[in-house]
Formats: sequence, C-alpha cells, structure tokens
Amino acid sequence: MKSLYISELKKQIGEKLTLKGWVYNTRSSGKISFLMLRDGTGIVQCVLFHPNHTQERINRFEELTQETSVEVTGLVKEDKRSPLGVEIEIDDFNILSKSVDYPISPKEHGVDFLQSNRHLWLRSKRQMAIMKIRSDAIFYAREFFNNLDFLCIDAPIFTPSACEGTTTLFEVDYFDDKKVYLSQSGQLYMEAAALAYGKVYCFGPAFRAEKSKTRRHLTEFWQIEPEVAFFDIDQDMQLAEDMVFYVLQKLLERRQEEFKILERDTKPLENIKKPFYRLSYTDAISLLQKKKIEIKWGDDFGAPDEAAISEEFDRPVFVHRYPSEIKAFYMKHDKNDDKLALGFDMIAGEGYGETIGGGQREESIDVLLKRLEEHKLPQDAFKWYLDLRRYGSVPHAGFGMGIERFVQWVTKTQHIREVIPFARTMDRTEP
RNA sequence: UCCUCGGUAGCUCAGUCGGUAGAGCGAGUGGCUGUUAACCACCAGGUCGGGGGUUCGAGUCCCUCCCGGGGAGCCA
Repeated sequence: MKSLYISELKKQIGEKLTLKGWVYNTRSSGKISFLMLRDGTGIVQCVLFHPNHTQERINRFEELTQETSVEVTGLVKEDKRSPLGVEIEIDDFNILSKSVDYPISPKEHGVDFLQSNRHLWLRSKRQMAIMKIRSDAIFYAREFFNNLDFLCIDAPIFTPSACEGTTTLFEVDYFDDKKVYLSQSGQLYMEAAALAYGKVYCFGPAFRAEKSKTRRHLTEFWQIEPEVAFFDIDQDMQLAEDMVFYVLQKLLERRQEEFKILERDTKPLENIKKPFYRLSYTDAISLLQKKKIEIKWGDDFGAPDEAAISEEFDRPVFVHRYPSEIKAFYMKHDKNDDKLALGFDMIAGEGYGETIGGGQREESIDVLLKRLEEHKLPQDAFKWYLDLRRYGSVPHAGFGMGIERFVQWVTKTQHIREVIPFARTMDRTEP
C-alpha cells in the first residue's frame, strides 16, 4: 500500500493508500464517525460509516483520543464540503500509540499555559501556519542573496567582545577562567568577510541580555545580515527594500492558505509597492512634532513614535541619518553634517516597528580610533577589526533583519514568542 | 531595574457588602446517518499561588514572598 502525505492527496483521487499521523479531533453522529487526521503537512477528514464496518472496528474508533498516533488506510474521494477538496473513506486503521489526557484542547488558552506547553502547542493549526511562513521567509531571504551571488559566511557565536558597547551581553565561562560572550550580531565578522569576498551575508542566532519584557523582544532571536563592500547607505537601503519585497512576494504567492488560517488580511501586504518611503531622521522628528507628539531633535524613537510614523504610510519606511550620538561607534558620519550618522532603520507597516537596522560603516582608521575612545571601548578587543581599515579599507555597508520581527509583522501576530519555535525571553527558558 | 494588571476545577473565567465555591469548555457516560472548535442529556472534578495577620467568620480586607501578563528604557 502506498504511503503518502496529506498535502499530496489532491492528486490521488480514486487511489487507495495509507496515511500516518496524529488525531487532531474526532466527531461522530450516530452511525457515522469522523476523524480529523494531522500529519504535519495538513489535516484531512477520514470518514467511518458504521454499516460498512465490524463492531470491533467501530469500538476501536472510540480509542482515538486527541493526538493519538495512527495509521489509516482508505480511499481518497473528492468532496466539495471539505476545505481540502478530498476526504478519506476509511478501510481500516491501526493505533500506533495512545495519547491520554492531552492538555491542549481545541478551545481557548492563556499565553502562560501555551508557552509552558510549547512543545505540544506547535502541533496546532495556527502554529503550523506560522512555522511554515517562518520557514519560507528564511528560505527566500537566503535565496534572494544567493541569486545576487552573495556568499553565506557564518559568524561565530562565541565572541570576545561586544559589537555595540551599549547592549548587554550574555557571559559564558570558557576554558582557564576565560570569559567569552554570546554573539549579539555577526556584523563585525561580516565586515571582515565583505572585504574578503565583496558580497556576503550570514544567518544565525543573536543573544541580547536586555531586560525587555514586551511582545517584541526575545533574548535569543535570528537575524539575516548582509554586508557589501563599496556600498553606501543609499545602496544599502535599496538592497533591504529589494529583499523585503522579494520575500513578501514569495510568501503571498505560496502561503495564502496559511494567511487564511491566521486570519491575516493580506491586502495591506499586497498593496506594498516599490519604492518604500525614505524619511530623514530630521524630517521624521518634524512629522512627529506636527502630530503633537512630544519629541525633540536628538531623542531616539520609542515604540509609540515608530508606530506614529508608520501609520502615515501605506508601506515600509526607511528612517535614515540619525544623530550620531544615539548610534553605534562604527557608523560613518555624514560628510555634509558631522552630527549625523549614515544609519537607517526600516519601520514596517501596520504598527510593527523596527524590523531592520543598518548603515554605512566608518572606513577610516583614524576616525574609528577616535570613536572607540569616545565610546570608552577597549582598543585591544577591536585590534582585528581595526586591521580591516589598515589593509585596503573601502566604504562598505550592511544591515540586519530580525527574522522574528519580520514574520511577526507579515503574520500580524500579537506576540513575537509565537513566531519562533521555542522562545527565550527574560523569564522563560522552558521548554 | 521601574510602572501596571493578574494568580479560583485540566483550560478560560465569574464570584456583589466579609457569611460556608459557580459557569462555559475539556474529560467520562449515554443519544444522534454528514459533522466542520458539531449538537443534546447526564456526571465527576476545588490546599481559591505560598506564608502570616485582622475577624465570631476571609476567595474577598491588611502585610509579605513567589509566579505570570502588558508596558517603559534599550533594541532586531
């Protein structure tokens, strides 16, 4: 007997085959029983019409509790009532392993309970849809860079120092009383790689010991970080725009069904066109002041400010050229105004704030040495980084996109914890 | 770290003025020939987060600790 996945059933009408999976739910109505079978690729309804079966099999059907693993043999039939278009007329089934008192019912649950049962919560329809979109977002972001001949260069996770002095790092005991830190960004290493190979990117986890307890923060998240030699800030923003647009189009093409499960209205995403808006920091401040929001030049944006900016536009906005004082030491300053740094953030639409942060890096060793001093950073920790400016330095730029921030926006999910398989937050590291 | 909200049945919650603990869902049992988070009937299920205090009497008031949610700062 052929064994197949539920996602392939539409091409199998009239075939007799075996499906392996788990019980999503059962229903019965007198002489007819229904089994919703889940196998990770989809959910299909299997029908047991009692008059066609032995009493033993009908009794055995009663043992199909939620999440029992089971093997079902039957005929694939077209059925217009089914959302899938097909259903299975059961011949026989075989219980592989029973599931007793499965804690997650198909009804409502609180965030705490679901997070504690994340290992099981992942089996639900909604989580399945989110994970498929996440998987595709990663795949297509990588594909975008591969298509442009970028090299994927992996950055280390153990790092000797901070890439931004301000953020908090997780400290790890290394050998012989040595301390290392979990990487909060691959950027510095991508700069080295860009000067070696021109166009590079990395995709990996980032760790930040920020004591943030919000629906937008994780202590462990994944980001994709390209870096390009001879790029300036404007080319960098263009690259970010092209990447976001590319991934969006692919997701809209491939994941309509998942968006439907998530009840995500895709109109706002479909309406997004190139070019995205560009807004200088200075103009953004005026815009906020015009909206009677209390903010002055030199302040950094908070989450409500970002939301206020994004609601003025029907597509993502790049805010660029921030005051250098609120940006990292490695950012190149604007040659037209030294108070400005050539950095940008991309603010996604619909109230979802900063999704991308990037900019042009300082390539002069003299300027960089001065900056390290100003930021009170230890020079010896950045010795190798300074070498990049010693041996054939060139202008270069890059950015980092938090994949969870992106997926959260695209799926319009309330909590960022739902868009990563196993979330790590300030006070939760289980399961 | 600070602000704020919460912890009552397996889950989601209600519980008035301090007076002896409730619902829906889920589980279980029975019924129903097409159900889509099915429906109908019946039924079991409680250390009211922990500790202390006030009171004749505390889920309810006070103190304290623990746990969780949301937000600020910071960030992707």
